[in-house]
Amino acid sequence: MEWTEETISRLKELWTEGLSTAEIGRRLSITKNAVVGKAHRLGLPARPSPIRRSEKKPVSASADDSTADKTKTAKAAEPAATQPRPEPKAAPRPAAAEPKAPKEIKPASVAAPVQVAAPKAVKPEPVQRAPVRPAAKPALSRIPDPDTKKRRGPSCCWPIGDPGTPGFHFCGATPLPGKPYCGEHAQIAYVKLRDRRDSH
DNA sequence: CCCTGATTCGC
DNA sequence: GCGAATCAGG
Repeated sequence: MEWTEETISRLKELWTEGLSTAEIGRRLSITKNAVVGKAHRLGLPARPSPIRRSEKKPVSASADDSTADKTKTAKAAEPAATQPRPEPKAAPRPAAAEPKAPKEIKPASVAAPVQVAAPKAVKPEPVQRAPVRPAAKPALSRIPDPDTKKRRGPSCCWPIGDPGTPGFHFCGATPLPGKPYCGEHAQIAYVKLRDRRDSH
């Protein structure tokens, strides 16, 4: 399989649309293994996986060395923090052809909904994050930095425009470390649960 | 069994 | 880097 810029681009699109790996594979005429393998290598955001493969491996028989004392060195590094798992509830079905367009959301840049209310933090909730489906609409109101096109390497996967339409593309800005989105779009993508209570 | 995605490892 | 084989959960 020759991964050209174009095929990679298509993979990204389909991936961010929330299609299953198998479905993406069908569309690109490759196997799901190829899809997930490439996606992994590209550093695309992981999908909600049904499994959590045991991080333990068949321990090497040579159990010795002086590694017997280390009791969890750096742990709690991640304060139960962010789990940017968008919920592609829409159309993970193999048979489903086109996934539904994500619900329109208000970008923080225009609505500023991300405001912690009163400091009545009787129970300081963990940094729970509620992933929000990247919506195409809000992105339309933003113009990506012109100079982002020159950069190489990791790029913000935030979809600009409606997937499948001619003008569709990705933000392309430099993402935050370990995040699929750039700073601006990460703000939109990751909304605190507290601040979503207006939606019910 | 079907599906899913993740990781491993020979190439 | 690639992806089939394999793993693992639903």
